[in-house]
Amino acid sequence: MPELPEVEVTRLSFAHRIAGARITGVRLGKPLRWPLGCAPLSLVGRHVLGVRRRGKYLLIDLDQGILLWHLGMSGSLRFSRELGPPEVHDHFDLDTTQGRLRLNDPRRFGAVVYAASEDSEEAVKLLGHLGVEPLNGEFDLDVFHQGLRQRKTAIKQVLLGGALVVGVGNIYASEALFMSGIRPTVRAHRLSRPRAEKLRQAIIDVLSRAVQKGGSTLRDFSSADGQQGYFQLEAHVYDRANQPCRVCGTSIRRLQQGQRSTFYCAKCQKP
DNA sequence: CCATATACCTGGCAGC
DNA sequence: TGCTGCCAGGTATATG
Repeated sequence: MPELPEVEVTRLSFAHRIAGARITGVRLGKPLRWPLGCAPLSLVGRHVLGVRRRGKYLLIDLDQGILLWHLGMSGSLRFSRELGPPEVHDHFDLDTTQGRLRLNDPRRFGAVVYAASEDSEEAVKLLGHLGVEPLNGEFDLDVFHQGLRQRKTAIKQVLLGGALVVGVGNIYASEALFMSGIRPTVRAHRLSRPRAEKLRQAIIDVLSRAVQKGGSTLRDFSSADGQQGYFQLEAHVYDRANQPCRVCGTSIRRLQQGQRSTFYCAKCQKP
């Protein structure tokens, strides 16, 4: 579920409400992808300074240390004073003086990891290799194009890899490639500078637009205040196999790349 | 260094 | 109904 827009929408939906809170308790459910990395009780008494995002990770800054949250494929957060007893897929509760932050994650590919600082070994292992943020002005064409020139893999796979630019997952990779008129199978190093610029702009546009629309709710995503997303209603290609292209009417195709589905329009997107 | 496959886990759905 | 197989928003890790 959660790509950059869903993670950012989640952040925006509770960051201001949890800032300043004091942690009063922690509850662990079934194991997540990684262990927490500290004694749960040791978090009690610490204060939440704020919530940032790096790629698809949420960083909850504490007065001592950081909590890294990842939503995996099926995770979502809820923040409220009203949350009752945990249900089957509620696997982490952070209780604070301003409400309870709860991770619901049926597939448990998500995680909550404590790191002493952003420079700590645990944090660097998860964040250290990530590419640039697409939405904060750091996404430079020259650097992007140079990076593309060094990869012979299909452009779709390069985008998913996150080493050049973060936050683009399976939905938005297909959408950005549609918007820039690039076939997902084109090998990255063959993209001209003008095409790289079209792609860069499409990534920025599609991710920004998706944040505005509250993300994509394909099955169960909602932000921390329970709001659903609506971007999926304006998707041009994702999950639209055999349906007509919204621009030219050609039947949208689906193919497999690296064990993931890709969708594209063979007429609008050039090799 | 790059490229590809694998693993993790649960639930929904189509087809029989 | 109930079973089976396939599919699903991610990414660290192992292997070539």
